[in-house]
Amino acid sequence: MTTLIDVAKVAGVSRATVSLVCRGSSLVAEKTRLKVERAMVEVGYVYNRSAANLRSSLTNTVGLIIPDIANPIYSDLLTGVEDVLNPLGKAVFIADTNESQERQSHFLQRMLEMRVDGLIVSMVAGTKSAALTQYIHIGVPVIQVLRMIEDAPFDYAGINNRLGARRATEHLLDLGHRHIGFVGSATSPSVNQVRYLGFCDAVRSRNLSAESMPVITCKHSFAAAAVATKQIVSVPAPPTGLVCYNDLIAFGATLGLYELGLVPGQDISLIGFDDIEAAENWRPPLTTMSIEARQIGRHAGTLLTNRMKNIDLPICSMVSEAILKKRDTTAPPKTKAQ
Amino acid sequence: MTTLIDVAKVAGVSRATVSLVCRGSSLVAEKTRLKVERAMVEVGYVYNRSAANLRSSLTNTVGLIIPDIANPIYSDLLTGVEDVLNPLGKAVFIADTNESQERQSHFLQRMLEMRVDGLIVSMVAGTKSAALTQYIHIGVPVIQVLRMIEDAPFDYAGINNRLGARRATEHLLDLGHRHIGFVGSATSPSVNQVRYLGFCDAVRSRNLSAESMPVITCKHSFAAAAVATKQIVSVPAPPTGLVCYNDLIAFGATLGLYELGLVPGQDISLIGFDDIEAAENWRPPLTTMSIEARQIGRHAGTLLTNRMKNIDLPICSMVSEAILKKRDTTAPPKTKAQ
DNA sequence: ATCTAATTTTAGATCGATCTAATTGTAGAA
DNA sequence: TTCTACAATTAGATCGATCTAAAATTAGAT
Repeated sequence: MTTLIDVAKVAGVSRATVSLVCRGSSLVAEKTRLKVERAMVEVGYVYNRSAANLRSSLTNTVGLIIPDIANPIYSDLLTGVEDVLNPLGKAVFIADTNESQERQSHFLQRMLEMRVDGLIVSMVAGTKSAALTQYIHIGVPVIQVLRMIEDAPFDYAGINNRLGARRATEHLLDLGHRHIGFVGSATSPSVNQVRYLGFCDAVRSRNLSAESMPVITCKHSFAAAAVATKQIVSVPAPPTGLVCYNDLIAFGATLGLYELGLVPGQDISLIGFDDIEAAENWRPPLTTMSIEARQIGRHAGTLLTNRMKNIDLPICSMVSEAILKKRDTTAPPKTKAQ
Repeated sequence: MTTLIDVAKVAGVSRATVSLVCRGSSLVAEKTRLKVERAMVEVGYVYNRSAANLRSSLTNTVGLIIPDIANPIYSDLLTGVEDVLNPLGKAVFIADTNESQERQSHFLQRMLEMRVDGLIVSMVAGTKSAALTQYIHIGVPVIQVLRMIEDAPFDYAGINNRLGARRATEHLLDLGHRHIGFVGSATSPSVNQVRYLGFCDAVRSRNLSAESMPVITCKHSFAAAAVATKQIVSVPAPPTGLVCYNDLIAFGATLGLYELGLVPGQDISLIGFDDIEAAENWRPPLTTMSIEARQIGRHAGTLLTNRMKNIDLPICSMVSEAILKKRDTTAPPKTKAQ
């Protein structure tokens, strides 16, 4: 495998000049640059990042640690992070922890070993801030995204889950629903709890009793959500609308309703959360609260960029609001007469 | 940041010994190992992979290039690859090309620059074998997975799509269906074409005319599949069963049927392909051809391991068969009498 | 032609590990 | 005691880039 020296020899310049060309420096004269670039092609030169990383203080590498790559919000998030960081020449390395503490600490360690310039993390539920002491100690910037762990002195990009869930519920209330259920998920208990609080906020703001609203929590799968929904709906006085923890749960709920011969948006209203790509393509198109995950990814990228420039900045949070995407699964409740 | 030298000083041994401890060498005595490990903790040592990679011939790093991380079959695939490679101490770096040639060549280059020990790729549709000449030239093992490009002299792990689609269709034929539709997808035209050929194989093997079976190809979304399905079914003599390109298309088809007030598995039979996790959790649970993506990932990992040991092995393909998962969306066709 | 300032190029040290080959220590056999 | 294996440790060179500070070149002004 060829090195800078080989290129330098062929181009008739020094190693240092070739190195400058590699990095696109403006110091080198146009004529020389062309000469060097031709030589690089001629000898089949491949840049050696390990060598570069060893010497220089920056690796132009950023770690992204997320709990479940199969969840579309995280692929959107990734896209947003790349939107900001790729143009700056940073490569984003993804690690999927699968909600496992063990995998998470393994990846945290590995990324430290490869000397990432920064880290964006959505920590596994229950992670202690201590898991990140190495990073703090060494002074590598860490940004939290979507999920937040307690007492961790890091920037944060995410959404206001409580307010979002409140707005979702208010949407149903505004349509005239007075008996509304909440279908929760067990993936991230803390997020689920906060969204439930938002649900209660909305209900109470209309002088209704939150305690009288049916609530059910299920595992994070279509089947579990379908079963839970059938259960919550198969009672003497069923709710006329359901607020779902997220879109995936709402999809499961749809399937449950279909199984009972009910049509979402006609017989029972349904609202999701996240607005993943499939929501719009769902049948009927799903009303949901958009968190604009890609935008949140961009925020995280920006926060990281700022902190990499200046590690001493005061801690900063970018908490955006979920926005209502009114589609076809919500409508006024059926009146008794119908 | 501390180095081997700092650790060596504190432990009272040489740099070389510390290095051996890092790599878990059996050469170093138990007593010394403990002494060194204590010293590592004391000085807060963090291994520097760039330095190691520069000197040693192996980086213990493997690249995985896939077209769409949001597609569950690829996260299953990743899991399978890790099953094999993580125990060997190899880290798997994922890159999502998003079906973009440009992103793909960017990642191929970057992984070359980081000197991966090997590469597992599912190439963007239409990629030429030339995209990989650098790897061939340099002698880095490349394994193809799921998708295959022409004339590329690489090992391959995947499934027999043609036979799988044939078996899917035969399942419907065995149940008594004689008028069966094919709902294709435009994501990967080559795979779609091969699955369609399998469909034809089955139909013809029963002395039916493949040309008389309704075929429709749609974009790869729930909505598109729902629309396509409604279209294919809303004719005077609709098919009694549908073979879908994959599970996602089958999901969309389900939604289309529900919209028409039809129940999958009762009014119309439906079979998918892939057996992603959601298939079993679908309502009704989806009959599908399982490709066991995780197992394919393991195959790819094994092929890579073998080739890393010996680059001169003859080219090897591991083509597995999709297996029928009979669930609730397929049943004998409704007779006219019913 | 000479000097100054700006531009472009370069030599040599350096990053932090691993590798090779040689050295030291230790146990058992003669 | 001396020799032979074998186990454990190490010095010094090395990987291929970047950095620093100095040198060479060029352009512009006098």
